[in-house]
This record gives sequence, C-alpha cells and structure tokens, in this order.
Amino acid sequence: MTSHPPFAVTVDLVVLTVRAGALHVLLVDRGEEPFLHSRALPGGFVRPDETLVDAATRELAEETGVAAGPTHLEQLATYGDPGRDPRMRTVSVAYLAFAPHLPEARAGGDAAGAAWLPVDEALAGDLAFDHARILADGVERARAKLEYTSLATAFCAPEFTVSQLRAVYEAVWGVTLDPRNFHRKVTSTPGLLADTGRTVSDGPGRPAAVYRAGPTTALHPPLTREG
Amino acid sequence: MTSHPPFAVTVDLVVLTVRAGALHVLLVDRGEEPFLHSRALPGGFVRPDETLVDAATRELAEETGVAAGPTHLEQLATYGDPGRDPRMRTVSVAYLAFAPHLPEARAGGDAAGAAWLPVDEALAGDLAFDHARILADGVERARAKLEYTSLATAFCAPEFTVSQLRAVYEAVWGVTLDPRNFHRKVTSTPGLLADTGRTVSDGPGRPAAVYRAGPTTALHPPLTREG
DNA sequence: ATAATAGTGTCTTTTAGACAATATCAC
DNA sequence: GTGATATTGTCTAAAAGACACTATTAT
Repeated sequence: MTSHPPFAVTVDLVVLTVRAGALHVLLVDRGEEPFLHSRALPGGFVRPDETLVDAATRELAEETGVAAGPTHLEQLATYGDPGRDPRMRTVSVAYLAFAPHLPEARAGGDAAGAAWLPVDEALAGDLAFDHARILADGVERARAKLEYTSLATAFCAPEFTVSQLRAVYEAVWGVTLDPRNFHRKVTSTPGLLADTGRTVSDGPGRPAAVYRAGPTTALHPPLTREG
Repeated sequence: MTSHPPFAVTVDLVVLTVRAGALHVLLVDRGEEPFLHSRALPGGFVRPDETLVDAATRELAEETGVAAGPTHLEQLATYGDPGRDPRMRTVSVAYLAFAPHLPEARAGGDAAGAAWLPVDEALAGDLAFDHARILADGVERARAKLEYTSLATAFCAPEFTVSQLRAVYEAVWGVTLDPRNFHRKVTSTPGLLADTGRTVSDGPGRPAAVYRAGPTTALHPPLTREG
C-alpha cells in the first residue's frame, strides 16, 4: 500500500513557570472556531518548510510574546486520536517549555488573550480539544525531570540563590523541603551550580550567595520528592 | 492564519529484545522506494480512522508478525524535519516496544524481509530515512527506563528467574552486575516480583525460584548502572 | 535585641557495593 | 567428590534525613 492520507499537523505548547509559589501554565483565549473563547494551550499549524521545534518556537512568540531565548524547550508527546479536532484529522506534537518568571504575557496571532494560570485551576476548568490531558502529561513530566536533571534552573533567572531554586522544587512538587539539607545537596553536586562570588540581600536574614547554572545537567543521585 | 498544509503521518517502531546476551532490534528490508532494499524500522502510514497506537500495533503485526500481546509499547518521540522523506513532507511518530525472546520474525506487508539485528550493527550500518537517529533515541530511552521502572520484565517471558532478569540488565546496559547484590535488590523491592513458589533447574547449579512480574512499575530507589 | 533567612556541622538510619559463606543442582 | 549457579549473610563506605548551631541581615 502506498496511500498516504493527508493530515493536519500542529504544535501545542505547555509553557510552565513558577509564580507566587505555585506552578503556572500559559494559556490563550482562542480567537477562532472551534472552541472560540475557550482556554487552550498556545499552538498552531506547522508550516510546510519549518521543523517542528521551529514551529513551536514561532507559535510561542507569535501568540504569547514569550521569547525562546530564556526558555528550555523539549518535545513532550504527540496526540493524534481521530476526532480530537472536529475540523479534520489532526496530529499535534506537544512541546514542554520551562520559563523563568516573566512579565505578563501579551496576546497575538490567533489568540484573543494570553495569561498565566495556576495549573490546578487550568486542570479543574475546561480546556479546548484534549489540552487538559496534554497539560497533565506535561506537568507530570516536569515533576519527574526535576528529580534527576538540573532543569529546575530553567525556572529561575540567569542568576539565582539556593532559596530561589528550592522554591522552584517546592512549587512544582507541592512539598516543603528542608532548607539545610537542600542547600548541602545542591551545593555538593559537582558542576550543578557556578558561584558568582556575589551575594544578594532580600529582606531580613543573612544575604544569599548568587549562583548561575553550571554545566551539569544530570543529577546523580537524584533529588528525592519527600517532604 | 487558518491554512493547514497537508502532511503525511507515519508510525515507526523501535522493537527491542535480548538475544544471546545482546540487545537486538527488529528491522525490515524495505520492499519499495525510496530506500528500496535498505534496512529500516518497521512502520507505515497511519490510516484516516485509526489511533496512532493502533497504527503502530497494526504495522508491527503486518510487517513482522510480532503480536502486540506480549509486548510493551510506548510512544518514543516524533520526527518531522522537512526533507526527512524525499517523497513528501512526512511526520513520523516513533514507538518503542520491548519484546520477550520471540521466534524468528517473518516478513509481510511492505517489507521484503524482517530480522533481528544487534543494535550495535544496526547503528553502525546505514538505515533508511533518519531511522538511525530514532533507533539511537530508543536505545537511550530503554537504558534509562530500566533504571527506574520495572520494564526489564517486559523483555522476559511471563515467568522468569532472577538470573534471567539480570541478564536483561546486563545486555541492555552492557555491564556485569553482581548476582548477589542484584538478587537482594530486586527481591527486596516490594511488589516488583511475585513468587510462583516453583523452581526451575537449567544446567548445573541450584535451581532458581520462578517469578512473575508484580504490580510495582516504579523502582524507588532506582537500580544503578555501575558494573 | 529580636526575628528572619543563610549556611555549617553532627548524628542516625538507610542503602550500595564488596565479598564470605551456604544451598542445591549436573556431572 | 568437583564445579556451577542460587541465595543468604556480613561488613564498610556513602548518602539521606533530622536537627543543633553559627552567621548576617532588617527592624
């Protein structure tokens, strides 16, 4: 058999960040049918001559104004059940992005609005298409990857303190970690953090050392998720 | 923009098994252009009304005679660079399968032949399309998943001994593990193995207890990859 | 001074890894 | 018996987790 029925191919983005101690996801108000005015993950059709990751980067910038630069982007999974899009047979390649704390998103492209929403609220409400499932998969992937990679630093500004890094873990995992053991763990993992030699003071308390992300991306042994 | 350019969507399968102490992959000889008579991963076009995983299961059975029943199947990643298929813009959703030791594969469908090949040989030779990259990604995923899941049991027959399970780890990771520490580790992980109460004797030596896979799928803490 | 946060040190429990010793088979 | 494999036990070193204690700031 040599038939190749035509499919539409889209990319959808699960863009996560930490705001006010909680994990948030970037959602748009759909500016067109189907699911007009529903909340949805940003995304859109892949163009004939671009790679999938280029399409993801472009849609992120077009629809939400979030630049790819400070953001970690990786492929999540692909969703292609017949009927997931009422218009036509559509296969969507989902990407997962970890963003630092950014200014408010702006809408653009096909989106009538773009905003950060706590993932708990997003999963409780209705999302367009099968985006609730995609979001749930993305959150689960994020939680798992914090254990054995240095990706938590992707949620931080280029320079950050150990407390800020710990706040990322606590927000994503929804636990409280012992500040002393956490500090010892991350500072004793070779190559995970690069000391800038500077400190910052934020409110009362001893000023914290300022670090950048180091070259190490894999955590051996992993951080554990216990409270 | 509301245009949705047509894409062809395929599934490709990285089917892994352990034979003679080495990790093997199931490859087909392509029966048609392009890459006629090249070795390739089994796969083919997704039909208009089937899910992606159904397409993967169908192609596996059609092209190689491998039934889905005893096989673990999970989505690996999606490959869609322009130009990866010289015929048209094609997006391929790759699936990763872990098979127990099976009889020789048979060819069928679009495949002129199907055979198990050691992954080292497969990666050293030329594979059609970008299948070398897909295979490399699949092998890496398999190696990583053995660490923190019970998926090694998917490479075993329904009933197996601790030695047979250890042989899977040694073949996939290419290391030698201490039989005593491995035995203690897997038998002390709650729910990983279900004792059948029976033993089997294979050659000289004390007969080994026979187990089935237990309900536990996540390994906490993970097995380590050291020799 | 007091409260708050940053960071270090110490102790206990758990686990990994090395390896001795025992059990049960084929021959 | 010998040799092979299975299984249990013991020991040591490393790591996790609990938590006392010190350091440095804002107020």
